[in-house]
Amino acid sequence: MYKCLWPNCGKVLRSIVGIKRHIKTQHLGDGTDSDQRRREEDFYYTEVQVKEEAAPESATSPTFGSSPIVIQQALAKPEALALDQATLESHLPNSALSQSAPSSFWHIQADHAYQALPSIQIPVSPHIFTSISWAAATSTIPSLSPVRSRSLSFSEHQQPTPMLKSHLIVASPPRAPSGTRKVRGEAKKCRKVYGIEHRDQWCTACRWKKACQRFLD
DNA sequence: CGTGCCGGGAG
DNA sequence: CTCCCGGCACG
Ligand SMILES: [Zn+2]
Repeated sequence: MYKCLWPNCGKVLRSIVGIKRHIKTQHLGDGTDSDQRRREEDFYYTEVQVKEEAAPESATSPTFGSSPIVIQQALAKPEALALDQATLESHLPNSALSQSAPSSFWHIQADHAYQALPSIQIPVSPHIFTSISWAAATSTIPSLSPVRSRSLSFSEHQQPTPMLKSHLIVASPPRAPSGTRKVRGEAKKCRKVYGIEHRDQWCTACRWKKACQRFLD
């Protein structure tokens, strides 16, 4: 159940698309003048479970152990009002600006917690089975730093049969687009977070199979 | 095979 | 403009 939070409107719909459309058409200008805000009309409605749960503030954090319920809060009235954007550690769980956070208290936001591996892997796609297996020719790389991670090192000598094939090493790898291609940003997007069964809770872009704009990389 | 998303399509 | 899908790259 999603309830509209507009001053004098308390409409309750069941689908966000519904409430979103309601807000856009009924309250927001609907095409006509005014408003060019970012896609976020999500800040004008709130989710409710079964009863009334008005008061768009003081979310509080009751049970620290369980409570798997995820509530989408939203702020109302965007008129000229001094809005502080330094609300990160106050009592409000989510900020009130463009990107709408998932409001999950346990949400991980550790950006760039990795990216510290030199990785001496040569830029070659490992799956090339045209005719000759360019892969498996591991001991031909002039590696500069023999990094020894923690595992993945021994027991890599495949083929119980000893040498039998002659030299069939390709001269140059067919490609090396590693870097000029979106290496796939790692971040759980709306799909994985909410699941396909709750598609109407994804961000607009995700629903349209476009680049997610809520959980950007 | 699931996931993210570009390019293309319909209304 | 909003809405959706085919299909491909990547893991
Ligand atoms: Zn998204």
